[in-house]
Amino acid sequence: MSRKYIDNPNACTLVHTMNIIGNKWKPIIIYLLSNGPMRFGKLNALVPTISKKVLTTQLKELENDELIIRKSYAEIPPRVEYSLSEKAKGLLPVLKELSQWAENNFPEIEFEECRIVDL
Amino acid sequence: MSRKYIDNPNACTLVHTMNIIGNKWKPIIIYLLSNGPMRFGKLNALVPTISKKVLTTQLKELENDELIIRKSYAEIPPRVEYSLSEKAKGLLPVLKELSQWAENNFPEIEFEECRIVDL
DNA sequence: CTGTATCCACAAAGATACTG
DNA sequence: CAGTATCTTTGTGGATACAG
Repeated sequence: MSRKYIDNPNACTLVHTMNIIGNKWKPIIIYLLSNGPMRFGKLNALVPTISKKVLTTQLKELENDELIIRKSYAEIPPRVEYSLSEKAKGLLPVLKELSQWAENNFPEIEFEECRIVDL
Repeated sequence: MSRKYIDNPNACTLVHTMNIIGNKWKPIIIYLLSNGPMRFGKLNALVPTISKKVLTTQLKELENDELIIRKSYAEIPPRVEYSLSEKAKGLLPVLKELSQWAENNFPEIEFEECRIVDL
């Protein structure tokens, strides 16, 4: 999402939030990381329809916005772990509410499409 | 945003929410309408960088998702008013929190870019 | 294992002109 | 005034191959 601002300061911060988390994959990534640190490969496996390139991009943007922390271990084979920052943790309750809102207002969503997997 | 679901029911509803409001213009439109009904031209004027075509699309999608109500008056010249549905009103507090979160965590945003206008 | 590098497809956004 | 129609541009996501 390109970053543009408009005519109202309240809406402005909202646009900023959406710029940061309002896309296809980021809420998912944040949600998955809310259970604790996770490796690149695991994230890639849990979001089966995302490509490595896109996942990399999303993680990098989230890191730039300081929502996630990337920790790289100097091992062979390489190991990289991603975890949530404090900023991101402050966002979790709000995301929960958004989720709740959708559940209350769109009961017709076909949740069968969401397969439950072990984290 | 295309509508896809992934491996977790909680994240799933979140994705749904983002599908509905997580794009460039919709939060703004919702925010502007939170002050009461507004006409097409007014919305277009308050979001100066949006084209009429895009605004039309966004309004139509919001209407399909039952977040806004479109009321057309049989007058010449035509008058169309958009207002928030109850569903959307339930979302307002959460949007407020999102806004608040951004304000707390990203004080570096240049709010000068947001010109304040009268609604 | 954790990425990059390329190239491609498609959808969304923007510009402009036109209409009932 | 409130849109449509059309065309162009941009951006995001996806497939695949390759690298450290």
